Amino acid sequence: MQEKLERRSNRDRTAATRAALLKAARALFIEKGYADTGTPEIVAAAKVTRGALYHHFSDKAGLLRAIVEAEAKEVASTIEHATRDAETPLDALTEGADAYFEAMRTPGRARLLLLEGPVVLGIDEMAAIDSASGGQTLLDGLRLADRDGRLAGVPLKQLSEMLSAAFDRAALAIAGGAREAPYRDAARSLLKALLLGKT
Amino acid sequence: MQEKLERRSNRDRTAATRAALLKAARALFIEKGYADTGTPEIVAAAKVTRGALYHHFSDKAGLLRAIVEAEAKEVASTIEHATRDAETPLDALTEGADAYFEAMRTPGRARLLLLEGPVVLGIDEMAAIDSASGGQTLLDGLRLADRDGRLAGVPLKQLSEMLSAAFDRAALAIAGGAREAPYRDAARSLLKALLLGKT
DNA sequence: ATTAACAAACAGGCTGCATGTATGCAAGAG
DNA sequence: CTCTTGCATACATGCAGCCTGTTTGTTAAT
Repeated sequence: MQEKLERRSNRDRTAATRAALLKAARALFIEKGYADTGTPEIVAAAKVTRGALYHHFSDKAGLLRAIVEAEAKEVASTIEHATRDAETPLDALTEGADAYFEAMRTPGRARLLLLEGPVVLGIDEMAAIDSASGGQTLLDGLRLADRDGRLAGVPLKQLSEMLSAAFDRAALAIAGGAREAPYRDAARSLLKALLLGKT
Repeated sequence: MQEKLERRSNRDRTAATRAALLKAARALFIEKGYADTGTPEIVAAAKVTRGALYHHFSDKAGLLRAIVEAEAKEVASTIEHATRDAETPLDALTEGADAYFEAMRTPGRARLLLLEGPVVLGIDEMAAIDSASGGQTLLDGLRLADRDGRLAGVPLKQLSEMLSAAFDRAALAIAGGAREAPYRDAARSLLKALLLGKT
C-alpha cells in the first residue's frame, strides 16, 4: 500500500499507470455508466492526472475499448476452456452456454460488453472485437451439430447470432439480480429443441 | 413551405413545436447517435430555440424517452394487429415474428429501441415502456402454446425474454443492411423446434 | 390579468489539445 | 567500464471551445 516513490523503469511505470486507469475507469463505468463518468473523476480515482490518460489512450472511448477488449478476451477463453472436452455437439453447446453465464457473472461485465460497448464503440467495432477474441464458438458448435444431421437447411450463421443474443439477454438479466437457474433451463430447452427435437 | 407567422392557438403551437422537436431529434439521434447530438443542433434543425425544448421536455433524455415511447407503441400495435386472427399458437407466434421484423424495418427504429434507449434510459425504464406499450405478445403466445401441451416445465417468462432478444438481434442486423430472409428462416426454425419438436 | 410559450443570457463542467517539464535510456567518448 | 550527452518517453498543467440545465425576461393567448 505504501508505494514508495522510488525510481521505476519506464515499462513498469507504463504498466502501472495503464492498469490503474483501466481499473478505475472500469469501476466507474460500471457504477455510473460511461456517459456519466468524467475523465477528471477517473484520473482522481486512479491517482493520476488527465495528462497521463491522454498519453496512454487516444481518448475516453479508447479507454472503454481497452476495457471491453480485455473482458471479451476473458469470456472467450473461459468458454473455449469449458467446451474443450465435450463429447457430443449438444454437450459442447450446453456446457458453452453454462460457461458463458458463469463468465458473465463477473460484476459489471454484462453492462460493459452488452450495453456501453455497442453504443459507444458501435456495433461493427464490437463485432470486430468479439471475433478477434474468438467469440464464435457458438457457430462452431452449431456447424458440428449440423454435420450430425440435424439443422438441415437452417441458416446457421443467423441462428447463432440470434441464440447468442438470447444468451446475452439472459446474462444481462442475471447481472441485474435475476436468478440464474430458470434462464439456464430456458437455454437448455432451446438448444435441446433445436438439436434433438425435444423440449 | 411559407408558414405565415399568423396567430395560432396555444394548443396548436405546442403540438407543432413538440412535433418539430421530436422529428428533428429522431433524425439526428439515428444519424449520429444520442451522445453525439447536441441540443443546439436539434433546435436548429427544428427551427426552434433551446428555450422551447426545455419548456416542453424535462431534459435531453426526456426527448429521447418521448421518441422511444412512440416507437414502442407503434411496434406493439403492428404486432397485435397482425396476430389478431391466427389459428394456432405457432401461427400466432410466427406471424408475430414476421410483423415484428416488418415493424422494425422502419429506418432507425432498431437503433433507438435496442441501443440508445437501453443505455440512456436504462434497462428498467425500457422494460417499463415496453410493457406499458403492450410488448408482451410473445409471452402470451408461448402461454397459449403451453396450454396445448408442448413446453412443459420450461420457464416461459425467461424463454420469452430470450426469444425476444433473439428477434431483436435479427432486427438490428436487418436494419444494418443484412438480408431479411435468412433471419426469418432462423426465427421460424426456432419457433417450430420449440413448439413442434421439428427443426 | 394571468398564464402558457417561448427567447436569451448565464454558470458550471467536461473534453481534447498544446505546451512545458522531468525522468529513463541508449550510445558514444574517454 | 564509466560517464556524459542527446533523445524519447511519460507525464503535468493550462487553455479553448462546446454543451447542458437553469434562470430571468418578453410576447402572445385565454
